[in-house]
Amino acid sequence: MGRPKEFDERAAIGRAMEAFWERGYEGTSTQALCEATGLGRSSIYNTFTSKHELFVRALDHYAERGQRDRAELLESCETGIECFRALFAYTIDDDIQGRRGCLVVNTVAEFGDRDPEISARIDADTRRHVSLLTACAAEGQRDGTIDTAHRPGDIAEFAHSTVTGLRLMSRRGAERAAMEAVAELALTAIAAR
Amino acid sequence: MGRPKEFDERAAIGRAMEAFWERGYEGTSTQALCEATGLGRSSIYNTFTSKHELFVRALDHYAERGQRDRAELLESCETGIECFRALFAYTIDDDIQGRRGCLVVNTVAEFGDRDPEISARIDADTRRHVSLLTACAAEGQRDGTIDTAHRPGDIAEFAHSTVTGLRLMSRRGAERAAMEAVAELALTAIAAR
DNA sequence: CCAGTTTTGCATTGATCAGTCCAAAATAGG
DNA sequence: CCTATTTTGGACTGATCAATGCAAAACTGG
Repeated sequence: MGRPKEFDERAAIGRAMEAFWERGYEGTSTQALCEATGLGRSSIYNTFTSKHELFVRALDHYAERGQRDRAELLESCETGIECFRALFAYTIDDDIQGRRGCLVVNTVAEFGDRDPEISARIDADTRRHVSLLTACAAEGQRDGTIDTAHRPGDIAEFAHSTVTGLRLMSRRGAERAAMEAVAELALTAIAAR
Repeated sequence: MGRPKEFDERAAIGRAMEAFWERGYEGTSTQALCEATGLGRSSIYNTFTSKHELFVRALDHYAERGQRDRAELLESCETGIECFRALFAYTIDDDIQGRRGCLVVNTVAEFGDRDPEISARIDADTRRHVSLLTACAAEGQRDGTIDTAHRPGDIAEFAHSTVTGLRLMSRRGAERAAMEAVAELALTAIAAR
């Protein structure tokens, strides 16, 4: 009962996510959030309580989206090394479009570990990302495409660090060739030799 | 002539840099800058014109400091690969203390390429950093400690990306062991085999 | 069609934002 | 000691910040 919402909550979070992604938390005013989502202040505060809460929801939305995309991407890879090749290529292709980097990376840079609620999301997302890559590394060591000299978890940390490096290069406006060189070298570090 | 300044301009910029480093540009109010520097508003505006101008000065200060530290660090290395090993070790040791990451990295994440004046500083600093590392890579290929399969410039881009990845790991509060694993794998990527 | 419930638009809140103004204070040159 | 010049502290500016209040609007169950 009661008056029904005139907007789709998920879509609104998506728009808010885009705004935060582009300008950061402090750099995005509630007014800007109203314009980005097309909602009035009342609707935003009635639904999301506060700017901080909306940011957390946007961060969760981003993390879920990323997790889903990565899972889909890696599922289609035949070998372990192909997972990492595809991951780097996807990172470059996806990011070179808008050059907005990664919301998680930007958020880490903006907040550090100052905000416990946000840190918890960052940590959870990082752990999930790294453990997915750990599985890829282990798979690659089984199928002979990835060097067995390093532990799968270390390889995953390394690949994760490389992806964040690429995201930052993109946000900075680095040349595609430079990004591809980084990806190529990262691959040689983990490939079977 | 006129009343003399009661403070050291360089020291004030250093304090402002620390504040921006910790909280970012948008997250650091002019009030916070007064408290960090110990100056009154008048002194700040009389000397630095605007918050933006002070930020640019702080960024320059940070970049110079970094350039000096890196040059000093790399000068003491015997071989090419030692340069990179020392660079990664320094990044981990230096950053693990305060876990504030890197002002340049944080600034890239906050601004992207939205602010031309800031972008120009970022680009210049990145170019200087990468070209220093390019020289290390070339040196390493000459002295036989670095793999010749890749171009020195690509190796430099890769190492630079690794350093930014490490800086972000630190800001996020990653475990030291994970950071060391990343550094170790990056080294195996470029070492002669 | 009415009572109860929720959403919405708009005005408004007090706090804080970056930046300015001004008069007192502190110097140097004459 | 006087004048010109600069710095300094502190009050002040209008704008914008995140968040709230309130009443009209829009629905559902009865």
